[in-house]
Amino acid sequence: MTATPVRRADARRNRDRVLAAAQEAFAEEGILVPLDEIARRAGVGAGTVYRHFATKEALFAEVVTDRLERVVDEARELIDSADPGQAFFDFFTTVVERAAFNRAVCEALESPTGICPVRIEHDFDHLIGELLRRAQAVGAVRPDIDTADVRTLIAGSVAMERGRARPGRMVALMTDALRPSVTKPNIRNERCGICNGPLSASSTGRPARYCSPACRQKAHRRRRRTST
Amino acid sequence: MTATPVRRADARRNRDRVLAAAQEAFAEEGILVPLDEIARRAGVGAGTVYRHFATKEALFAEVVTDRLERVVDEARELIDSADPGQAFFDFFTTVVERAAFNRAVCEALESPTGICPVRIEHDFDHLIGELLRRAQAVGAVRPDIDTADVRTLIAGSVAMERGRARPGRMVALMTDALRPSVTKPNIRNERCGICNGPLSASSTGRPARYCSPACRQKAHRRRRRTST
Amino acid sequence: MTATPVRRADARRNRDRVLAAAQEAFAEEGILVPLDEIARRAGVGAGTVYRHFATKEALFAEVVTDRLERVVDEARELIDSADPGQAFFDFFTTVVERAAFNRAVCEALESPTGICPVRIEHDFDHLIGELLRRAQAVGAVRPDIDTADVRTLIAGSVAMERGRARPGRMVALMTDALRPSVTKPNIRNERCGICNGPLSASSTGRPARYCSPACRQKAHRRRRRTST
Amino acid sequence: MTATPVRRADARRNRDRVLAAAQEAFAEEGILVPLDEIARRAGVGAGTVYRHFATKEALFAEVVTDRLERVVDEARELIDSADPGQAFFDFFTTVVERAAFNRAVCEALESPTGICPVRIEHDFDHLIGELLRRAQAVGAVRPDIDTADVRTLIAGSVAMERGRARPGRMVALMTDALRPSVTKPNIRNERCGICNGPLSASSTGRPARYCSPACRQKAHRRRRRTST
DNA sequence: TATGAATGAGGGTTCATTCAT
DNA sequence: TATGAATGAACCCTCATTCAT
Repeated sequence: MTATPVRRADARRNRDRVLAAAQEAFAEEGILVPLDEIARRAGVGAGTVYRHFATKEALFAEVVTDRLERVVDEARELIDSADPGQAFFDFFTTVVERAAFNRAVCEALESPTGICPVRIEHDFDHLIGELLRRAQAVGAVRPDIDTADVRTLIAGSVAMERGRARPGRMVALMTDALRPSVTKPNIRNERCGICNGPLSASSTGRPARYCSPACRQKAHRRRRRTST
Repeated sequence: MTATPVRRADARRNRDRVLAAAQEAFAEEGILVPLDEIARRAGVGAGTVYRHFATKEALFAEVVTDRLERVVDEARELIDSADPGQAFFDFFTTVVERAAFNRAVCEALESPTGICPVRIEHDFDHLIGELLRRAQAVGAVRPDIDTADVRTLIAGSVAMERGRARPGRMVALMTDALRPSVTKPNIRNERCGICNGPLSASSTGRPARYCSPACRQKAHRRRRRTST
Repeated sequence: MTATPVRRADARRNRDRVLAAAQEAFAEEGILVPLDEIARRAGVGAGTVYRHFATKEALFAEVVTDRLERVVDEARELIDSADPGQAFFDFFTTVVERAAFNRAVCEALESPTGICPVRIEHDFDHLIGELLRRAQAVGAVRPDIDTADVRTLIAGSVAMERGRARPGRMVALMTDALRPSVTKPNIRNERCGICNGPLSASSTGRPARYCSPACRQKAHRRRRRTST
Repeated sequence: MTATPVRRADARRNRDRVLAAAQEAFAEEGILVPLDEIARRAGVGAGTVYRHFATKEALFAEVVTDRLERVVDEARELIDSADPGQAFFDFFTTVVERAAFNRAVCEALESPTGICPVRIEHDFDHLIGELLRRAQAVGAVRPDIDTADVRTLIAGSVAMERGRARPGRMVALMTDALRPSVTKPNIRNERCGICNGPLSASSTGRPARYCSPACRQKAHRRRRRTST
C-alpha cells in the first residue's frame, strides 16, 4: 500500500504506452494485427494490455474513440467560423485525410456495428450536424444532404483515398458532389416508372419519369390499353 | 459420343452448390468466413470444396470473378447505346447496386492486390473505359475523370451503400458528382499557398489561391517583407 | 454375366497398370506418395486401385514383393555358378544398384516391420543363404558373416548409395568389407574389459583385451588390489 | 543485476521438457510424428511448443543439432589422441551407437537437404576430416577414403544398426572395411569392359578387366573381329 | 502489479478410404 | 465393374485470452 501513487503513475504510463502502440499497430495493419504485436510495440507483456483493456476489441474501440475525440475536439471551434462553408469543407477534408492513413479508423467507419461508445458517436454526429446546418444555411452545401449522408461520405472517401496514387483527388471530387449545382441532381433517387431503372438527371424541363424513350413509349401504350 | 465424363452432372451440381454457398457466405461475411462454414452451407465436407477449388483464396477469386464476369457480359451491349450518358450511369448504378450487398465484391474491389485473374480485370477496365469515353464525348460526364477514378468511385460507392438505410442514395450522389457542373470543381486539388489547406471552390471570379482571408493577408505581408 | 472373360481381362489389365504406376510412383517418391497420384499415373480412378488392393499399404507391399521376386527369380541361376564368389558379389551389387534408385525398396528394406509376405522374405533369405554359403565355402567371403548380416548390408548399402555423388563407391566398399582379409577383423565386437569401449583390431599377436595401454594398466592395478 | 528475466526458470523448464519429449518422439517415430504427440508427451499445449520453436522443422533441427553438438563436443579431444587410429574408430563407433537408437538423427544424416545449421554441419565434417586425416597418416585407415565417405558410412551404419538384434555388429564390420587390407580393394570402382558390371577384386595378379570368363571371351572375339 | 508463458479452440489444407453413380 | 467425387479425421500453425510467477 505504500507505493500506491507511484503504481498509479506507472499504470497510467503503461496504459498510455499501450494505447500509443495500439494506435500505431491498428493504424498500420488494421484490426487483424495480433495483440502480441501491440504488446511488443508497447514494450509490455500481453497481460498488461489486458489489465487496461478488457478485450482486444475494447482496445480497438478505445483507439478509434480516441481518434474521433481528437477530431471532434479540434473541430469544435470550426462551428463558429465566419465562413461556414469553408469550415464544413475543411472539416470534411481533414477528417478524411487523417483517416485515410489509418486502417483502424477506416475499418471502424466502414463497419455498421457500433464499435465506439454512444457518446462519441453522438458527439461526432452533432459536430457534423452543426457544421452541415450552417454550411447549408449559407448555401455552401446542397440542401438535400443530411448528417448520415456526410458520415457515409466521409467513410467512403476514406476508403477511396486509401492506397490511391493521387491523394486528395477523391475527396475533392466528393466535396464537389456536396456543393450545390445548377444541374438538377438525381438524389431523389427516383426510378423509371416502367423498368425501375435509374433516371438520368436532366438539367432542364420537368423531371423525367422514364429512363428512356423506349420506356416512355411503353408507358404510353399501357395507358392506352388500360384506358380501353 | 460426348466427351463429358459420366459423373459430371453430380460433381457439377456439388460444385455449383459450393459456389453458391461461397457466394452467399463471402457476400455476407467477407473473405474471413471460415471455409468450413462454406462447406457447411453447401452441405458438403471441407474436402469437397478443395476438390473443386485449389485454395480458399482461389474460391474467393472465382466467386468475385464470376460476379464481375456477369456484370461485364450484361454491360457489353451498353457500349453501343444511343445514349452514352445514360449507358454510363446505368452501368455505374447497376454495378454498385449489385456489389453493395456483397462483401466479397467490396473487399475485392477495394483490395489493390490482384485477386481476380488479369483477364477479367482488363475486361472490366476496358468496359469502363469505353463507356466513360463515350459519355465524356457527349458531355454527359466531367472530362477530368479517368478510368481509375471510376473504378475507385464504384468501390467507394459500394462501401457507402452497404448496409445503409436508403439504398441508392449514395450512388445517386456519386453520379451527380460525375456530371459536369457550372460550379467550378476543385478536382485540380490545388492547395492554399500559405497553409497548404484545401481550397474551397468558388463559383465565380478567378480561382482562389488562398483558403481564407487570413491566409491571403499573411501572403500579402510576406510579399511586402520579401520585396523590402 | 455375358462378358465375364472380357471383364476379367480388363480387370487384369487395370491391375497391371496400377501396379506399374505404383512401381514408378513409389520408386520415385516413396511410400508417402498420395494414392491419387498413383491412380492418376495409372489412368484409373482411385476406386479401381482399391478394387485390386485392400489398402495403400497392401499395394506398397505388393510392389516391393514384386521387385524382390524379380530379383530372386533372376538370381536363382547364380546359385549354380562356377564361381560362387563372383556370383555372390554380382548378386549383392545388382540388388543394391537396383534398389538404390527405388525409394520404395529402400524404405521397405530399412523398415524392420514385416512389410512383405513371409514367403518372399523366406525366398530372399534362402537365396542369400545359398549364395553366401557357397561363396564362403570357396573362401570368397568372410566366414563370420551370416544371412542376416548380408540382408542388413544390402539395405545399408542401398541407403548409402541413394543420392550419392559417386554411384557404386559405397557398394564397392561394402563388398570389400565382406572379403576375407589378413587383418584380424573385430567383428567379434568384443569390448574393452575396463571401459567397455570398442577394441581396435590388431593384426598380430593375440586378441587385445583392453582398448588402450591406460586401460590395461588399470586392469593390472585392479588385479593387484583384488588379490590383496 | 542479472539480465535474465524473472520467468526464465519456468519457461526454461518447459522448453527443456518440450525438447526432451521431442528427442524421445523424434527418436522413436521420426520426423513424421505429429507435433501434438510431442506436446502431449511434454505435458504442454501445442501452442507452447510453438512458443519455443518456430516450426516443427525447426524443432527437429534443434533436436538433431543438439545431438550432433554433443557428439562433436565430446569428440573434440580425440583429435589430439596419441593413437589416431583408435581415436577415429572410437569416434565412428560412438557416433553410430548413439544415433542408431534415434530415428531423428538417422533421418537427418540420410537427408541430403540441409536440416541442421551450417555451423554444426561444418563442425561435424571438420571433426571427421581431422580424425580421418590423422588416422590415415598412421596407416590405420585406408587412404582412399574421404570425409564424405565417412559421413555416408556413419549414416549407413546407423541405418543398419537400428533395430538390429546384435548391436555393434554392423559397425564393427564397417570399421573393418575402413581398415587397410592386404587384399586389393575394388574401391576404384572400375567396371567390366564388356558388360559394365562390377569387377570382383582378385587378391593376386594384375587387376581384372572383365567380370567373368564369359566377358573375357567376348572381348577376345571382338578384338579378333576388329582386327580383321 | 507486470510479465510473458501456456492454453486450446479453430484456421486452412491433405489424403486414405468409402460410395453413389 | 470402374469411376472419381465425397468424406472427415488429422495435420501444422495462429492467436485471443488466462494465469502462475
